[in-house]
Amino acid sequence: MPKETFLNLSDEKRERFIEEAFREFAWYNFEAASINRIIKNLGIARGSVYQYFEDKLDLWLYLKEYAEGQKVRYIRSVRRTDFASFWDYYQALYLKGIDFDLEQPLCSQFLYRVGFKENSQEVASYLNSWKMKAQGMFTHWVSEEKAQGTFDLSLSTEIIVHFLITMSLSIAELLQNRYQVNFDRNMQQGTPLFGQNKEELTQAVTELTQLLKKALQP
Amino acid sequence: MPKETFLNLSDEKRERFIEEAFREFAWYNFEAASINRIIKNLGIARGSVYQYFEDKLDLWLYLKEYAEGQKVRYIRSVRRTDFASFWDYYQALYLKGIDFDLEQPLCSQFLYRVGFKENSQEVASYLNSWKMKAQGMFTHWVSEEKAQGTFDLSLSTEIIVHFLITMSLSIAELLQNRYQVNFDRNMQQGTPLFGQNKEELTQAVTELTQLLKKALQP
DNA sequence: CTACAAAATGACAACCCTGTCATTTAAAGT
DNA sequence: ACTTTAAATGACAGGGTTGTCATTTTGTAG
Repeated sequence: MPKETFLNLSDEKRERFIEEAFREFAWYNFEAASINRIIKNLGIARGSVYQYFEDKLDLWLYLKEYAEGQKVRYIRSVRRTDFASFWDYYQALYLKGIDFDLEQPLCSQFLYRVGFKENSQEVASYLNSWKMKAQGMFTHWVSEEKAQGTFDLSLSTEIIVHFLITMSLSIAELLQNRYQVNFDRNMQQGTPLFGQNKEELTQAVTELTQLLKKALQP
Repeated sequence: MPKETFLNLSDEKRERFIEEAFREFAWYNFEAASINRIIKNLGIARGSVYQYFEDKLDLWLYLKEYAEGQKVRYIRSVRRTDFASFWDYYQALYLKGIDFDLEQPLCSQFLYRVGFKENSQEVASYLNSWKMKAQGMFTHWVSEEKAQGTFDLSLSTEIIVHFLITMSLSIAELLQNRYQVNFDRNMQQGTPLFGQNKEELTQAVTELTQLLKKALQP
């Protein structure tokens, strides 16, 4: 939790701080991320950071919660009841994810790192419970859809969940390989992680959804 | 490339060094891995390492090539011509991968990290060309199999390749989540990454192969 | 037993990092 | 204008890292 000092900051200062912190923690994992680089980019003193947050972990946890909140806002706006089939819904969720990346690239980049690349000892326990939670949500979701006849009942819920999660995460890799999206460049420049060619992205998402459908439906 | 001094070492010494280096680089990514820890575990002097290798990167590259060579030896022993269908072949490849992990856990763990979690700037270029090479091999492979009628021709080669690679890599995650395989514990203890319950692993591989087949075949 | 070559050593420089804290500066309330 | 509270500062301690190199130890060959 941030200290009061941080919350008392002017919006401008606070947002600038968050942005620069995201830039650092999106580009380096927890261990490698450097408070020194953040303060150099911000042009503030080292001590300030420790007047805002307890320590590096406290800052990271704040950023994680902040980013999660932002993402949830996007995802929440897609409602299952608005779609006739699960697959349409799933596709819409994906596309919202791309919107999120376009509009909040640094947040998106940070979450990508946390979900994919992070493996520092110091944050391992938080990461683990995060993943467990996601797993639980997916499991609940799949169970409900199974009752609706969305999935082949001969497939175990576990493997469907694994499949869905894996594929969700892998879209990033697909875009890198197929459309030569340069994540690293986009990250350094702070441009959207997935680049700007939304039509192509939509096409990729459609193709992937079709594949999932073919694999998982009865 | 290791220096002559390293190659002149007695087999026993050299192998002990490799083992301890694998343990370190399997547990930490390039940046976080510490030469200090390696020498402490080996009980040798810091200077020795630099009489064996140019620097940390040189050591990492050696380990990577060594590990790759070991894995290739396993994979090579599975021959396409020995299987009637691609899917049987693919499954056999998977199972060989599990053997590799059982028999050479540290190697396997190191490769898992390199393929999955590594993202240090210093090794980025090597990682990239590694992935490009793998991509190329898979593409060639899929093209040939397409001619044999293995895959649904309406699916692009790129997406099939993406699918196969992603699923290959994801088996590790599946085992962690489904069978409570504790990679971290196995890594620390140097026991096989996937644990010892081969029957269950075989079952998981079968399930996954079936799913791939359903998704990709005509 | 000696002489030479190869290998091992560990103190060291140079550079990172994080978190602390007494002090200074700025802001706000009276 | 004066006092009190809040925020910013940067030198510092204590720890980590890599790579160097002159020196010592070990091994080998004559």
